[in-house]
Amino acid sequence: MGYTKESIVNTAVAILDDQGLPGLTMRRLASTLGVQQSALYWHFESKQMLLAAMAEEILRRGREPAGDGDWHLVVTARAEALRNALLAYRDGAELVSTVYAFGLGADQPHHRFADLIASAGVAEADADVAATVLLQFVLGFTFSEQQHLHASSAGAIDAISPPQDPTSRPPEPHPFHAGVALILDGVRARLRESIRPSR
Amino acid sequence: MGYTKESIVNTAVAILDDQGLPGLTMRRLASTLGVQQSALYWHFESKQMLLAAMAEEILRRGREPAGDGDWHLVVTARAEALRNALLAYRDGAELVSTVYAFGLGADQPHHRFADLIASAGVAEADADVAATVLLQFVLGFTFSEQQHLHASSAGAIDAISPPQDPTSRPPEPHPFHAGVALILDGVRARLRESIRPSR
DNA sequence: CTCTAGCCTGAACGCCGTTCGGTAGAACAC
DNA sequence: GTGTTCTACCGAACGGCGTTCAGGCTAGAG
Repeated sequence: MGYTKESIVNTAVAILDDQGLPGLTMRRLASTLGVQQSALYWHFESKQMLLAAMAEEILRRGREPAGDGDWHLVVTARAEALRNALLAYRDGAELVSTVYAFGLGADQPHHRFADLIASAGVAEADADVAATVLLQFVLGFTFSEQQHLHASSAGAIDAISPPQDPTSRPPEPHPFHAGVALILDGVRARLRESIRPSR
Repeated sequence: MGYTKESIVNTAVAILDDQGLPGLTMRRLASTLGVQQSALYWHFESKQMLLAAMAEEILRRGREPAGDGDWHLVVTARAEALRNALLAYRDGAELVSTVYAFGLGADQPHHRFADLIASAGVAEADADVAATVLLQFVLGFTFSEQQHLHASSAGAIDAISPPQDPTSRPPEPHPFHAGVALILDGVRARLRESIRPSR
């Protein structure tokens, strides 16, 4: 008995985290495991499949139990949890959004969002659209964020914001929250529409 | 006098359109131009820079003059125009969204959206967030759309939808429009807030 | 004791982006 | 009209990549 799919994925995620996505090559993964490259192809059909499994694993690790409260609070918390999951590993957002965009997996977040919004009383088709909007925003925003974050080679995930000019206004919300809030305002409009079920 | 940057980009876009992004290699581009690969590096510092120029070119070709009418109609038209621009070339959405995500360019759409929304009466910071949401949706949605479109190897951009069960309801709006509409409903909420200028 | 299935080795194959010394020819200086 | 400089390219390589494939070793089943 040799390596399992899971142990390979774990090692791959570790390499991803400190070498970045371009540094994650089949050769490096194999030599880290102490194995020939060709051995990897016994466990995974291709690198793409490995990447898909990695995306799934990163999402799995970041999963949090659904909270309770008003639906928009729950959705907001879920969006934030997803963002944190993506930020937890170097190039995590790029990996997950690529896997998702190519239809290779990582679609649980979409379904979670859609179910949540639907159960708030939005028609199913609208909920699906809303979930798409929300997910694309989270993925795209976090991707860009992580890109710049690594460009400036910062270390911590949630760096303390620099000492802010204390003359001014109340704690301006993070653009991420503002984006989620804007989308949820749009969802609220759909909610009102379907209060009296027209069909 | 040999090739210009523009003529190279034009050829590259043509190759992209019928070979796809993975098929666009420096070797193929060079041999199509009847030139050694190394010659390309006199014109472009790297392939990334070439891709950035291509993204810009694709956006430029798809540009349409701003229409008039209510702001949300103008924004909707712009979003649709952007989507069409991306769909006009194979893997166009992937190319543009990648270039944009890596901060290599293709950021005019963002600024256009932001300006438009701001001039509708939304505070600048909110307009910027709304533009981000909108742009990420258009890019992500179109990327996925184009992926599946090519997976089923359809030819035409706007394929006639298959003969739809005629028993049913009014022309259900395309999910893309529904997404844009949802976002603009969110923007409308911001608009109401700033009707009485608080600062 | 043999057979088979699971897991891995070793060596290649055909690509890829990029680099670097060299060079024909036009443009320009004197 | 000779010398120099700059533009635009050639030719050949370098190191790396994902992937393939025939073969071999080991452990458990019959």
